[in-house]
Amino acid sequence: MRPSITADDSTKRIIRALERAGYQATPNRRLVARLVASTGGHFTAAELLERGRQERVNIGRATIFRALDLLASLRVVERLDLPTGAHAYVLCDPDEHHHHLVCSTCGHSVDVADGELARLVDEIGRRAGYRIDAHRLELFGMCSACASEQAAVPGPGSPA
Amino acid sequence: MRPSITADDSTKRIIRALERAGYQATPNRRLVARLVASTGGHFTAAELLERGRQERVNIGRATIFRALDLLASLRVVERLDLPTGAHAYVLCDPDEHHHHLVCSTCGHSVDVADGELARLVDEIGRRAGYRIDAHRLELFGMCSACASEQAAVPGPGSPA
DNA sequence: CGGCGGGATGATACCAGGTCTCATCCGCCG
DNA sequence: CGGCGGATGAGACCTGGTATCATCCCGCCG
Ligand SMILES: [Zn+2]
Ligand SMILES: [Zn+2]
Ligand SMILES: [Zn+2]
Ligand SMILES: [Zn+2]
Repeated sequence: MRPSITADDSTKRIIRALERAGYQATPNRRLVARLVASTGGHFTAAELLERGRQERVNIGRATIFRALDLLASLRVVERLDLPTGAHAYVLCDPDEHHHHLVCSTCGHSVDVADGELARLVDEIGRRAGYRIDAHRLELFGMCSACASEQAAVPGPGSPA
Repeated sequence: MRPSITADDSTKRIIRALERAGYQATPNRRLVARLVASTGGHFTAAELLERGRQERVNIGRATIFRALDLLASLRVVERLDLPTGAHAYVLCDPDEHHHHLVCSTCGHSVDVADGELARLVDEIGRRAGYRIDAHRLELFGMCSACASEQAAVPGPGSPA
């Protein structure tokens, strides 16, 4: 198995990224880092705010958004658009271009290497005569945990 | 060259799609169909509303959203998330799964066949142990027209 | 022709996500 | 200690979208 990155590691990584970029690692930002790192999947700004307020009542909504913007600009988190149209954020690795596969049921998300996609994108651009600057790929589905759970407890209506 | 689909064709196609699905092709919806068909790329609901009001002053905002929802449910238009985070809609072909390549400069958009992506997505799902239900790929760049225009009129600052 | 019922519409209130403003605050430096 | 720029919180504001509701329109039936 992989070295299994803990939430603590992630928190530190986020804080280091802040400092490396010359931003203050203020208590609020540390809090956000901790909160972000402790979710295994995506989260919304509102969720983060609510969780944040459990620890620090006076944290402002704007502060959350500012921290999230900052982290997004450092590529430590990324904004995703859920199929529902809602916006969410997800922790991710700033060092390598990749995409996200998220479970629509439990929200967990795994990073997916770009792999062959780069080639594909390139070819598409060439064929269409576009210079492609950016692409976004998002994958939605159900993780194995949720799938087996669903199989074990079939909701009303499935087996007549 | 391809038979070059006109805006008029698209308008009719949209209206036929409405009728086939059992919805009334009311004057408002026809108007929306015409507006949608007459853009070569993406557009926002607000733009559509503004253009609509030039022809029919009293058309309501909700009507535009309702029409757009309807067309989206028929897969005649699709919602896109621009890299800026803004939402836009784009006319598209309901008959075949595909993606969009949009020019960030002029907004024009071309359909891109899924092609090898399906295989790739499948493989990703298998490897991660997810059942993948949906995926979204969006490509952003600059079309050849905008690129040559930019080359002809270099903005201040480019060539020192 | 007159009445009916359901879908479509417009006005408007409302909501959520996100941004802006501004006065205050804080941490760091000298 | 004093000063300064960045960080913060409160709250107004903006925007995309939804919900509500009374009205309207259209096709249909008697
Ligand atoms: Zn899951
Ligand atoms: Zn990629
Ligand atoms: Zn262009
Ligand atoms: Zn596809």
